[in-house]
Amino acid sequence: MKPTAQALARAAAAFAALGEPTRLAVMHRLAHEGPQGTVRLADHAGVSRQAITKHLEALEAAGLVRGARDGRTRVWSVQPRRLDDVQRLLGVISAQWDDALERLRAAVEED
Amino acid sequence: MKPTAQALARAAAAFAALGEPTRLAVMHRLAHEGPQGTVRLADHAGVSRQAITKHLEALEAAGLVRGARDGRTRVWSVQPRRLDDVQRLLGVISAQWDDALERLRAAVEED
DNA sequence: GCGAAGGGCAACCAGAAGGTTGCGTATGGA
DNA sequence: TCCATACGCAACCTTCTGGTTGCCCTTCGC
Repeated sequence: MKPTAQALARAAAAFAALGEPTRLAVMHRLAHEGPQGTVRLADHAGVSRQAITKHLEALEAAGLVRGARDGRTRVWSVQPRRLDDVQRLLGVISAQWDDALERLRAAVEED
Repeated sequence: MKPTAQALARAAAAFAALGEPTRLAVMHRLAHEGPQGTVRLADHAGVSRQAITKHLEALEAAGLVRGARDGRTRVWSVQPRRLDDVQRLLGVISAQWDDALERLRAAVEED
């Protein structure tokens, strides 16, 4: 149940990727509307194609998204596995906190 | 089920806070060991007191942690609610992605 | 009352991050 | 064949970020 240092590092990278409003919006859009190309995402996000490309590559580096070339367009899709991993990590942290509070309560009651 | 723009903004802030390795480690430590003071956290993180204070205040601004003055020490504790919120958001995104894939599959089969 | 421990505030610094523009390169369709 | 579309690469700029040091203030214990 205890996350490894490597797991924490990967999770930190994923959180950092999700921590930028434009990127989180892109993730949400991809998840909601399915795979789509760079230009469309750029148009909707209101930034240049190069800017959105940087964001998408950041998400890809974090393992949250995957880009596949199809003819002259690059199609992006959500990579749900890493998403599930970090979601689980948050659950673990929450649970650990509950445990810590319980131990604290027990210790106080012993006095 | 669809997250509001405000919810996305809050989540982005939380993710950004969690996206820094030192801060994620602090969160993990707080959750695992329970509430503790600034100096102890700084010592363990291997950075200066001022550095860790900035991190903790960042986490506090994101609603992930709360600092309470107790005598001359400032005691920090996890604020699990925002943590649960962002965890839930990740679940929603995952679910939306599954739906999108299913719609895609159905559309392909219609051809 | 005094020293040490825990903090707050501010200045400062180097590097990362987000964004833009410019330009050259493949690819699909009329 | 030609043109518009979708990209890749690179330079450049500005702002944000993580970290440090220096100094002064408050609180606890002896």
